[in-house]
Amino acid sequence: MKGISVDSDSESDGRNGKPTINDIARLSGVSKKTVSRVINRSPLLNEETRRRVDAIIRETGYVPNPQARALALRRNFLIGLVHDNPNAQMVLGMQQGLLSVLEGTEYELIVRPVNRGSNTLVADVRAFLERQRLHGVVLLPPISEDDGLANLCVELGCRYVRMGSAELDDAAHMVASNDREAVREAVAYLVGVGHRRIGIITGPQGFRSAHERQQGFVEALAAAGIAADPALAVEGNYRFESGLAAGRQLLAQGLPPTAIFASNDEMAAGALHAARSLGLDVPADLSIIGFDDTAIAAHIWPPLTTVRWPIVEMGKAAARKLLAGTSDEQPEVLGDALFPSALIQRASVAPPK
Amino acid sequence: MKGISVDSDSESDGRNGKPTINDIARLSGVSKKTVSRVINRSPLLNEETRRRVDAIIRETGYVPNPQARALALRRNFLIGLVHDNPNAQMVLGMQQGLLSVLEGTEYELIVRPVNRGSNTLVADVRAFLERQRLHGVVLLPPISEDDGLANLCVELGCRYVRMGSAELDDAAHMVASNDREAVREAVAYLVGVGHRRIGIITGPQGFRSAHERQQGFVEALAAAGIAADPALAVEGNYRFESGLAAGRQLLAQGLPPTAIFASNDEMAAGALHAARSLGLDVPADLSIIGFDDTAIAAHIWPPLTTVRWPIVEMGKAAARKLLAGTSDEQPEVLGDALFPSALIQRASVAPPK
DNA sequence: TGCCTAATGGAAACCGGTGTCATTGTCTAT
DNA sequence: ATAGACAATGACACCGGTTTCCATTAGGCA
Repeated sequence: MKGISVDSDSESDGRNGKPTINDIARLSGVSKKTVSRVINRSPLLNEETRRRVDAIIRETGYVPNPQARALALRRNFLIGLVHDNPNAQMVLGMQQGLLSVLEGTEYELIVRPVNRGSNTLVADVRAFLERQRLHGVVLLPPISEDDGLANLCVELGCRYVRMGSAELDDAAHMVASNDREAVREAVAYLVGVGHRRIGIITGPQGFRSAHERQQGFVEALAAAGIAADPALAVEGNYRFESGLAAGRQLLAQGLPPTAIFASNDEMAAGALHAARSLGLDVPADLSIIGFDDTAIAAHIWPPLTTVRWPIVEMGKAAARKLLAGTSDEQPEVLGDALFPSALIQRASVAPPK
Repeated sequence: MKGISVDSDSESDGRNGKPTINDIARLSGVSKKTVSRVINRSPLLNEETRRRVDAIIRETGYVPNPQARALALRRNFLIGLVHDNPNAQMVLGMQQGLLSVLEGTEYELIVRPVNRGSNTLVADVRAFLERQRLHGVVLLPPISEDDGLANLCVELGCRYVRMGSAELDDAAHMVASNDREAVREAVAYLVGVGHRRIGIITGPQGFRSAHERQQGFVEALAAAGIAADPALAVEGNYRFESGLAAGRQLLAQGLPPTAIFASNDEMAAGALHAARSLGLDVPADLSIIGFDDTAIAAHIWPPLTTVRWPIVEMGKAAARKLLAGTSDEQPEVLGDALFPSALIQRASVAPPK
């Protein structure tokens, strides 16, 4: 009757594509701006108008075009996972946690690997963030320990969460675990079972998680009155092969350890291989404790006693922090920044012979 | 001097933000459209103009805004990974392959888990694709076997690649492996070593990969003149626990198999656990062959003889297919659609006692 | 009843690109 | 010399939202 619409718009969309904000405006007899207000839950809006427009939106199945919103708002509805992580299980667990929270929201997950070795790291991430205009990013260790990246996020106005085993200097932007304490507990358990010569396979220099775990180890020995033996500490790089090599090195000594703490499960599996290839039985001849409680810990034989790192839960927490205040719920939870690691006893520890 | 620019634009950007196409146009004295032509490598463009604009672009560090391009082109520079996959290693390996090709391009990876059980699967994916306007998607098994999703991609004009162990009915949209043949080889190897009672832990009903692998198993037995024993085939779901249960079931029989083929490594690890918990030695008392050659295969003890599924390479191929024709290179490679799986001999197979 | 202020809705500009079509300039054929 | 073909470029609308600014309406108060 108005004269604009040509002919067929009996149901919802005139031609072929999805309805746009203009269609909704026309169908409900209001302006684009009003529809926009409905979409963005503007408070200054007549309640009845809102209901009417909402009805049309539901009826037509209208969904705002994310690209157009991104352009106008200069902000994308994307959460980035930025990582250079040697631990596949960790990346995957984090994704799982993030996605479980993002599911059902308008946010999507975008995965971005980087090279921490590269001296263009910050520049690379900057280019990525500037181009994609992310809503927020999750920084996985070890790059989460890079203050330059955090500052970059602040500068660009991009929300961020740093994952780590570090001190909680900034609970709003940090999801962390108490690795040190958990390792103390694990090593105390070994001591309690009777071990005195305990070796450690550390993570690589420069990783805070590596440092924290090693500190827990050192503190536990000190608490038990056991002198630290430098020959019983070997550095690994969180990969299986490094655990294998470190295990061989530790066990080849004149007075080998009766137990080994490996700073992650993958290296623990490597140490187990080393023991096996030397004809040693685990746990009879050698006890092993890992860290992370990734899938491999339960899947190898014997099932590995390890420290559970609640990565999936931490991923959920990270996602909640990034989404805080965006939706109806999500009341700016600053809590749950520290997640407790805990010892999982399985079958790779026994008293020394 | 012209009168428009207010004061300071000595270097590149007048105010604070990154330069836009308008800045480039102004600085190089051409129209937006011409800059756009330079960006998109339009052939009808004077070579000298191109060089001049290119120089300005390089000088200012201009990068086109992806959101604006996405809006105008109705197409995002994103590659989606859509999956509901029980196998973490597979998802991760695929990501690794995809990202290694995407790195350095303007494309980003967006990860999207779905529920294949849900009867809104196609609708969910449709909503996702329509909203995000992806450049292309990779469908991982088992949902890659859903023709509805492939048709959806065609309908929406979204490039797609289906991963699978299926027949190559459409080489342009398929990256596959010859699972059946590889399993035949693996089982023939067991037979060659002397095994006659060979069990199989299959994948779940309805997975084509499960079917293919089982067929290879059946064919190999037939070729060796061994009658198939229904009691020696147990269905699993590709997860560790199902392998454990299936292994127990197989080994609890009056006349247990001397060798087991598991349709993936995780279930093979489960079967290995089952054997161990019964006091059996692998490979002395029981030989086991897995499938996938994921990290766990090399990390468990004994190192698992398995069929290598070149998932990372397949991921690269998928990415290349999706990017074909977009850049300078990528000359529409339709080849490398079939990737050979191959037997990796490690230490979990020995002659029967 | 008339006036002032607050609440609401609309027109137009804008975000930063791309598409269509027109215009300009150059070269060749008649 | 002039028309036609073609190459190179620009003007302008458009993608689908949001924001700014202004006009209109409604309600409160004298």
